[in-house]
Amino acid sequence: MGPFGMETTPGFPDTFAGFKSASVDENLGHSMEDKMSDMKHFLMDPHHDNTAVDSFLGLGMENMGLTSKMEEFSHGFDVSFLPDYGGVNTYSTQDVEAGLKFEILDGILDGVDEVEDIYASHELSSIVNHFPPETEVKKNELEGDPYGLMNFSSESYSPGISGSIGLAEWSKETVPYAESQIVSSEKVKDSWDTNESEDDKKPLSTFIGSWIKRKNRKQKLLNTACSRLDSSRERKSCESYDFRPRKGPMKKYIHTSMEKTFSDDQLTLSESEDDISVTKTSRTKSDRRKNQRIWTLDEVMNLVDGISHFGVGKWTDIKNHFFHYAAHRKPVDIRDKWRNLLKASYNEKHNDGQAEEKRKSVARSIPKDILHRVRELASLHPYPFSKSPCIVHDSSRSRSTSKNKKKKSG
DNA sequence: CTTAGGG
DNA sequence: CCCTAAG
Repeated sequence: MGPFGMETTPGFPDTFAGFKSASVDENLGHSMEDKMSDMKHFLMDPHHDNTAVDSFLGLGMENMGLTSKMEEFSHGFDVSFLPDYGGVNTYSTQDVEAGLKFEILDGILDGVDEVEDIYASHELSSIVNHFPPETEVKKNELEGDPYGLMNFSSESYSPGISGSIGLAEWSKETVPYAESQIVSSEKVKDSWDTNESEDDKKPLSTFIGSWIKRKNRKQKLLNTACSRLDSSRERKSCESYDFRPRKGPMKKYIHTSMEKTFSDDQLTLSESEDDISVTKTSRTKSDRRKNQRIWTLDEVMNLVDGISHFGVGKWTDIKNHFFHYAAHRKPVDIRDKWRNLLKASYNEKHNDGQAEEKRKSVARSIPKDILHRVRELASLHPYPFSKSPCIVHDSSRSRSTSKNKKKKSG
């Protein structure tokens, strides 16, 4: 039985199984949602002490079938492998680790608000893939990792990709998302089962207590950082299930669901709007880029698959058929990514062999396989962009229409 | 509304 | 990632 009283999927860590299970909807449904919502209200209230919290949690989680699974909970989402979020928060070094856990916990609880979103995070791969190649972890951190958690980001991740699976393997009309990516669940599970640690067994009250403090902090941030979200964006976006680590100061990490919960009068309860020392930052300039999520290798692969399916330019189709699970990634984004990939593939070809490391900063270690594929597709489908010198196998003709003429060519 | 192009 | 112009 998993943490939520549901069956545990055989190959997967219990903690994940609980969340990925599609039956969340049916088994727990409203009660879960309500409880979580209530709990959040409760936790937001600074007046309660830790004891109260404990008892509350005891009740709430019992009803949810979560009894005393909190420990497992935190273990499952042990975030010692996460990079620092940077900015925003300043905690003592010992608090950092715990703090990160809270972040994850936040993500989970908030995510529960939207069952569909949990649904969206269905596949384990979907979650696991959120970390890997783009997750910038220093090598020494990797080796120093006490739990061996990092393993799955360096080795276990996407078997075959790094080992050059051969394009045919995945590019061939593959399943749009996941399923092909049953990322060595063995290893992952193993890591998670063995990550027992002494200081992880802090009293729950301590844990939650600190969490509440953070909640209050977050509340401040809501007024500023989240202001953008509430404009034209769809409220119930899938933002919530996005546990991915971010490098910069968190932003979208303040989930929209929270905003929903406390939007009205609640938001004014504590010290919300007095002097927000959080640097007003009236999103005038630099945050253009802040909202972007890095593309996983997975997504890139889907993109390439999608293009080989529908061809270049059918961004909407590609979005619907290969990225329907991703709330973000609008057709335009996909196109942009393709644009970048072309650039990358071009660069890759240009300085073949040399400056391999320099490119790493530009093109995030995109496997040659993929770049190769990209180049193929690029030559297949004429895309106005790309100054790619076109591979032209034979073709003494049609060079005039080829894409190395760039856009205007005038 | 979907794409292309540019910031 | 965002915005705008054009079909």
